[in-house]
Amino acid sequence: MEKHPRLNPRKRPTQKRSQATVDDILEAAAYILERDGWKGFTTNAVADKAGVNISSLYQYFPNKESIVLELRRRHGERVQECFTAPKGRVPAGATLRDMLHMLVEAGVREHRVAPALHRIFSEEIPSSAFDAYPAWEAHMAREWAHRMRPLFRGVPHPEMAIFVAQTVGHAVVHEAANRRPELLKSPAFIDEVVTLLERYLRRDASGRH
Amino acid sequence: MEKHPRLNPRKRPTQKRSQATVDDILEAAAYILERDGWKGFTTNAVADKAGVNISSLYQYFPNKESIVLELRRRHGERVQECFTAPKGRVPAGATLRDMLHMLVEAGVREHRVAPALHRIFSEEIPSSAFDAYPAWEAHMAREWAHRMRPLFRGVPHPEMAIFVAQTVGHAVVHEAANRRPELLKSPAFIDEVVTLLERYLRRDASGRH
Amino acid sequence: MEKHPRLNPRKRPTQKRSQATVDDILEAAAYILERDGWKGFTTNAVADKAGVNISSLYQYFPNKESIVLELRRRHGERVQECFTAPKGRVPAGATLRDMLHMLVEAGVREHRVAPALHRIFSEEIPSSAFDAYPAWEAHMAREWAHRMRPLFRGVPHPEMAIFVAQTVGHAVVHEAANRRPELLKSPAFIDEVVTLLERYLRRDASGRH
Amino acid sequence: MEKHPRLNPRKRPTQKRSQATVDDILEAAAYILERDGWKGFTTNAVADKAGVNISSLYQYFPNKESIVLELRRRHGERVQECFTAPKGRVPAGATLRDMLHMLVEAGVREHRVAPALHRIFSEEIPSSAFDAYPAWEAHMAREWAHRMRPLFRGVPHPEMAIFVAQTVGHAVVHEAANRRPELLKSPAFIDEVVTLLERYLRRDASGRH
DNA sequence: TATGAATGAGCGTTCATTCAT
DNA sequence: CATGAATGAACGCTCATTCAT
Repeated sequence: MEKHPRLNPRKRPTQKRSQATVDDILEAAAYILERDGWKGFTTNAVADKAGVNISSLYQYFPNKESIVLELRRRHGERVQECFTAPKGRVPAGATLRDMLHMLVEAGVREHRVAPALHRIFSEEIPSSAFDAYPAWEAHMAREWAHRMRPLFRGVPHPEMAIFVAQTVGHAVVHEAANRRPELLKSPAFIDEVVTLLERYLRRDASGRH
Repeated sequence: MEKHPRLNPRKRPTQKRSQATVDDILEAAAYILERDGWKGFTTNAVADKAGVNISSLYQYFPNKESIVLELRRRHGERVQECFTAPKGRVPAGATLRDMLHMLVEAGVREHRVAPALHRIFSEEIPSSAFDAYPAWEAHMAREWAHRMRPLFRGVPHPEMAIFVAQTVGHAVVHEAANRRPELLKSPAFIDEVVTLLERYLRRDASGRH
Repeated sequence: MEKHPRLNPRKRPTQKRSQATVDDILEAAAYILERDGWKGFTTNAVADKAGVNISSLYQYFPNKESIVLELRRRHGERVQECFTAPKGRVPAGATLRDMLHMLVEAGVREHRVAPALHRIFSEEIPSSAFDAYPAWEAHMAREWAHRMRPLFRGVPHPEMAIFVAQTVGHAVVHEAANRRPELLKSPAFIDEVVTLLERYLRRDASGRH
Repeated sequence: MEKHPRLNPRKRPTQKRSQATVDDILEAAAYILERDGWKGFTTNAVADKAGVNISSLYQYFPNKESIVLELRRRHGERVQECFTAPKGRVPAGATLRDMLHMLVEAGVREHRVAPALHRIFSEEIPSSAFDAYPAWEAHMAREWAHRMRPLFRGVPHPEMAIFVAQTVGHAVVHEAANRRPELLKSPAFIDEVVTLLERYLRRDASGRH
């Protein structure tokens, strides 16, 4: 926060043309990251690919990192919709399994949005490249946890269980997306993940429900 | 094979002094990666920190990547011991829970070996920096899967379950190590993870065991 | 004349608003030069500080140098007044000392006009940035020299003496302004400088007068 | 001192070859500064002119400014000799005029050492480019002042007179060197300057001596 | 006329790697 | 063998200036 002069975009583009320029830059940035990795992600390469002058790039982004950050922010917004959309639709008498199903499906949808971007953010970019992480994920996670907790059964350490469940849910969908993309399309896979979590969070009964 | 000129150490150091030099370089490499991240990981920095001349470094490593690769290889060896050691001791009538317990504990031990290195390999180094991953993990995983599979109960898609269980087990320990290190010391945590996996892989009974 | 495309203001602003814009630009230019030095003196910074669009700046000034040149010209005008004003008032029977006094006081006043600007022009701006120096100083100097020369006594090389006296007078006031600003307020200082010059230009008598 | 990472040379060249490289760089730097001014003084231009790789330049100098600083330091050393050499030879019964003569001649010699460098340091390089000025000049000036002061006659404010005399002596030689180089060769000029100072510092007598 | 957007040329600096002693 | 010296190829970023509405 101190070392990096700025991470936010430098200039809010007001006209249509500059909006398009910024979009072009971000699109090119995603393309380059995907194709050449973090190593090939140079501002000149991005500008070239975007078809804009390098100076134009720097009129909207104060430095290299801020480009990725904006990319991540935009991606985050689209991702968030996957989770906020179904939340409103949670019916009154929803069971834990219902809610888990919703969440896992949301996670799968999330990874379908832009799988390449997802891989980039999670595996390609060294975490040290960014100090400031926005915490929108944490906020959302807390909300869901709050809703589901009363439905736990026989869980000795609910706090720990929430950490475990969240980590597990996120990781298994993420790994499937990256290593076994075909799984994401299979309803059986979603069912398996839901079962994993349900049986972990409801230890009173053995069968379903 | 074409793109990467060489990744193996250039010269197998046979003499003691050379051995020590290589060790110094690797130690320095780990230190630099930990302190300055991938971005600060320059061959000159490593050589300086190791107290060896940059040209000497290039006598033992053909390029920058090969240093990290060797670091990873050595780390892998130590990690593997965590898993191979207990395997020999699996008693004849071991239950699934016993085996899961062994594995999870091994995973925890693994992360205690060199947590900093672990974080570096999983988060700091862009995956694109290395194409060639040795498959020792996969081999070990298959072996354990083969042992535990007969003990599954009520699992409709065993192959998928193995993928899920492995992914989940690995991820939860890893995340705990990186974000909640205190959890690794708690037996309750290990128990929770074991329970998570056991209830997933044995769906006939509800309670413990 | 070939190398420097243009140095004069591009457009003589006739309307009031244009006049104000030009003034704003010059004021901002002085501010930036003072605060950030020649290195920070960029056309964009000046335009920003002046609150005018960069393109507007280029409507009134053909290039960066011309801004400084105009600043210098305006400063020169104000400075000149310090010297032209008293000239008219030189009484008929004025002694050399009287005239030297007038000049030194004028020099001191000159440095009080805008000391910051003075420092900028003499120390901050590389002399190579401007080849074309207007010669108003030389003209004025010649005039004064012509008046005082008949009052010299015992000066073997009057031409050389004029060069020495002018250089010395200018330098000592200038240095005082930049390094010992408090001196400029002291009448004793002015007296000392006058004495220095008088005793140099009138070598017949030892005491004052 | 805080803003500039370093101003001192980066690496003390130990071998002959690198010594020569450093000398080449400094020589080229002087040449470029002289020919193209501060504006044309780019590290690439210096390296090119010196016939060394730009990276070699940065192996010995941490940044652009440090090159000029080292140039100035070396120049300062040679200049200092002009003043320290005669000091030892001041005879016991030396008059003020003798000492002034020595000093002015030293100043003239100083400007003959490398007049181009002198002009560069005093006029071409913006003062803001360097924060830290070594104070060797001040030290030497104090020493001489201490020697000459007892010989003052009729000087009402000796401290002020020292400031005036030093400023004046320095400036007139400097200006002569830059604007009327032919003067430096004329013994009459030196005599004039000495007379200027002597009559200022000894106000008891009118004639010479 | 004034403004937002754009740009070419280039600058300071780094770094993986090799040469020469 | 080990070391100091050297280097080519970029890279991130800036700035004076112009274009297009």
